[in-house]
Amino acid sequence: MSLEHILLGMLHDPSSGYDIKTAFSEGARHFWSAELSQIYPTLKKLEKRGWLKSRTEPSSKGPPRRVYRRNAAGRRELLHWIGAGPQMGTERFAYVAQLCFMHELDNLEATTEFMLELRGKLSDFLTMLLGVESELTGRGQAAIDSLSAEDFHVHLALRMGIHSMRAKVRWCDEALTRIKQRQQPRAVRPRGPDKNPKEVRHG
Amino acid sequence: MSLEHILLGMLHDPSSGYDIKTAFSEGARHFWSAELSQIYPTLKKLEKRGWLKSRTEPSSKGPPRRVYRRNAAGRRELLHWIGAGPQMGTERFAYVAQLCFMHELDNLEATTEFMLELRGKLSDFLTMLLGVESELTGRGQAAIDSLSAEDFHVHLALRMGIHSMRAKVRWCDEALTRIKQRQQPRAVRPRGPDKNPKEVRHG
DNA sequence: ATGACCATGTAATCCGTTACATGATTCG
DNA sequence: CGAATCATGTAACGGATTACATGGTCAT
Repeated sequence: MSLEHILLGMLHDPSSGYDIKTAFSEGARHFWSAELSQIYPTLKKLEKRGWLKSRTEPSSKGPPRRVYRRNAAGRRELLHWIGAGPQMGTERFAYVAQLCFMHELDNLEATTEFMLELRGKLSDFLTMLLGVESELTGRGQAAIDSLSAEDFHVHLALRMGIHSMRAKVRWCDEALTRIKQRQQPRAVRPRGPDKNPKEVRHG
Repeated sequence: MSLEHILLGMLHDPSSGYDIKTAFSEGARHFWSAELSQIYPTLKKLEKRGWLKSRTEPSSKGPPRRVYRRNAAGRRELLHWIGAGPQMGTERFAYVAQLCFMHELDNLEATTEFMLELRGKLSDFLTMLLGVESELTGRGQAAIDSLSAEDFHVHLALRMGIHSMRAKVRWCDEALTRIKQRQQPRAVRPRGPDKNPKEVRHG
């Protein structure tokens, strides 16, 4: 809901808009993202409000960089936001809606294909997150114990993405199983004699 | 990210804007939501585009209702959207960002409190979803097998919310454990004497 | 009569995406 | 010489929230 506070938080170290965009494309993209065209004006707004200071620095490659630094007022605002308790916004999952409405097709094979494709995407995302985690904590439990306070919190946050993606992949598997069951109900419902000729046993 | 297609899907049976808002406040709120002030103009737009037809109906309580009905063109558009494969938008989780930035407080007790509060909210949400599920499938596996095609798909969708919320609650528990471990590292790290309990790092 | 619920809408504002516009450096 | 990367921005549009405005019915 508010990019402003996200930017304040990401400006722990002085950075340019471009730097922040890069961070969104990498580790931070499991919980937030924004385009440069939104980042630049927002940084300006924060500076006008007195929470940031900027200065231009020459760059070795390309044009000069405008580097923003958070000041005491900006830090106060950030802490205030964090202190207000966990902010849960509305989650919107278009693909869940699509699944809901797929009964209109009345074709369980289409639903299967949909779930398979979704599973692929979710599991790619999970793989990416696991990669980020192993960069952070590579050498097992010992390395986790010796993380800096910052990396410790970043790791906790990353774990949310991992738990959540794993759960969604498992949800896809469960759904695929349920669909199969519904397609061949005889094979799994052992209640009463079933005289149907398509019997699977002793085959 | 389009409410338009969500509305087309929800108009399986003719409904008023008010009805749709009610649905968002109940079962559908784990995957989408919208305000009346957004629903009403969007329904009008869809009618102008030829995907819906409306007529007013007297209401027993309150003013007359404008009831929308999806036509063949609307149905075609819906199927087209569903057929385009699973749409994964950007997910934004403010509370994960807050957690990331909490290292600035440098106070693990604050982090603990944050995670406890978050756990409470997530687990309330899970409870609500389980309630919706038991309304849908109350009498166990037999009832699941005999769901209509519509309810079968709605149930699959609902399972996503349940899997995902359960995973997030477990993530909170894991995080709380990790925080405790970090606060009392002697209890879990059996490597050499540690004579300075309150100091986790030394420079 | 007061408040909850039914029922519709508009206007202002804010948040976010896509498209447009510019230009330097570096590597192949 | 062309493509990728570095680096900054504006403009137009679309999607979503908050605030405003109206008025009827029903139960306490």
